[in-house]
Amino acid sequence: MGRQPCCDRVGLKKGPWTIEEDHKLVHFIFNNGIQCWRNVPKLAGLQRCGKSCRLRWINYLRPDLKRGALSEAEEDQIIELHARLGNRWSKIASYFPGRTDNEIKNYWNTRIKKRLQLKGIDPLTHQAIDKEKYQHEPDDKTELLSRTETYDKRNETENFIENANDISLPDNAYHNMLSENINVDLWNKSCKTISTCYSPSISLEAEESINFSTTSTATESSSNVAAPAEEQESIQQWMDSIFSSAVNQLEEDLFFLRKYN
DNA sequence: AACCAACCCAACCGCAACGGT
DNA sequence: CACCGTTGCGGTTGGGTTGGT
Repeated sequence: MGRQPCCDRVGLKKGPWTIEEDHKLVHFIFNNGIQCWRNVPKLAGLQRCGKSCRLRWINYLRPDLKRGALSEAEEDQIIELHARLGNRWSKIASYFPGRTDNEIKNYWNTRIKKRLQLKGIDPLTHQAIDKEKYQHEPDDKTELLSRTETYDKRNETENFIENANDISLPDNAYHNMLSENINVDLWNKSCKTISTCYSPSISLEAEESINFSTTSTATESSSNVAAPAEEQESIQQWMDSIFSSAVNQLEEDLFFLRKYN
């Protein structure tokens, strides 16, 4: 007899998570914590398997996740760790609080690997690639680098200027902004953009819904009842941490724009 | 404007590892 | 020790986005 599937697959949803599903999962975990992933979808009212819930939480919804591009120093550290540990992504990720193994793995496969190859280094062995073989592909490699670099710059710039609305900021952010003579409107717009881009499912729209679930006027569904004070506090802390990482990201973006414009 | 190839990353899958009985 | 359920891990894929022609 073969191995049992991790869950009953009949009628289960697959593919990208919706904001509503994210809400349900987050709300459930805030209320109940994590005991058994297998039971989570049933108790949280989700048409997903436990495995999918776990992955979504770990890779995307966890409050302590860092967002945004990895720094050059982090990239160097990944290369060094990979040389020592190989493809042990979770081990490597453990050196980067707030980063997931999936994120590190994707970053390695899409960027670092190519950059190492460009430098003539085999990403598997971390040894110099056979020169004769390497010389057969310079054009392709140049093309790859240029597209990757373009993509990075484009993303960072676009995040900065698109889809923006007002958002309130901490006092010290305004102070820093004014002392550096940065346009206030642009800053406000960027904060909204970043909170959306770097945490799409926990965007302001999601925030509103979470706040909704913590107010005594919420009556639409049984899951939207008033939350206890501790939960309200933990949700607030969570939103604060998301906002704070968005502001950090904004500062990185501003640095980038000053450097290149 | 339309098409295609390249790129990125969230999500999936299968297997390994772990822990309880 | 064997078995079984659950969780963790790493490889892979699918689909959306972008750039080039």
